[in-house]
Amino acid sequence: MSIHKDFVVKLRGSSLRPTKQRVEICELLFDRDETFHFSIGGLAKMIENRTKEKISLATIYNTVHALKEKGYLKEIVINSNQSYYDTNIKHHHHFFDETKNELIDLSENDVNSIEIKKEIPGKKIKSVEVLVRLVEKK
Amino acid sequence: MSIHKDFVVKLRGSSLRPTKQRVEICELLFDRDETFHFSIGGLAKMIENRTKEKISLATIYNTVHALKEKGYLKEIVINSNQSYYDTNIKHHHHFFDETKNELIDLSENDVNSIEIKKEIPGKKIKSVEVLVRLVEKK
DNA sequence: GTGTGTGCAAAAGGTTTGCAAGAAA
DNA sequence: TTTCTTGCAAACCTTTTGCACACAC
Repeated sequence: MSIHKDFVVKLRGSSLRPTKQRVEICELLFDRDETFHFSIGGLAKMIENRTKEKISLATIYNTVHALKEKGYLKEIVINSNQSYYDTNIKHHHHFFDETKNELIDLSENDVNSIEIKKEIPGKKIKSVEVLVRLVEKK
Repeated sequence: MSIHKDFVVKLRGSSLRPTKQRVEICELLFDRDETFHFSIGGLAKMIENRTKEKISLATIYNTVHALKEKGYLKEIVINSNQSYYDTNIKHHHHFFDETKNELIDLSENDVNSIEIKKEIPGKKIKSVEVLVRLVEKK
């Protein structure tokens, strides 16, 4: 089965119509050996630079949000002026290289398990996110 | 010594001229028993609602940045559409209550110590931030 | 008087929205 | 044919910038 068909199935399975634009974005995001980190601006530039036809920004936002909604992408919060996304949806943490503005995955084994010893009445923990910022070693 | 004078000294000590606006913002931020979390938009609203004269947005941004620069405020990253700041500058982590959009400090004792077992050549760790997202207990 | 700081308005950057036209089912 | 999706432009929100005026020293 072709990769193309894989994504058609994937999208259809999540009740997302496999439009040309969505399939193309899926290929870009998921047809990779390693997990992929991106910002929407960066993704838009990648799409622009391809020879294929362009996809409008609104559609890129729509698609990324839809994929996130369906659980195929995770949003990572790094700073307050841009959203980043990760194709690795397993629970894991991140390095953020502040020089290169680049994310690096930390596997389960790279960080010891985190215990939160405080409770807030009526609330439960939805997620625990660790972000390790990196700078040049002097 | 009056509170007002305290802040004049604090500002002067960091070579920031103690202007009326800066002193007023300092009073708002630091004249408290507990640590204070805020977004600039929220701070601007608080200032607007006081009877005293208004302070322009640009000045609020300038002052908050200056205070952060001098180490009196810490920036906390929660989501990608707004900056949050914390008057607690000790190393600590946070709960973020997603229902109320509210930050809660986690003390050193509330979280076990975190070990990062991965290294990136040429890089060193600048900070380790833990954000625990909270939702309603069902 | 000099050097900083303030305030305004405009601009920038990322994201969202409304709506008409187009594609999928 | 009906429903969903796309694309464009305008709108939005937060943040930054340029510049004239005002204030601190």
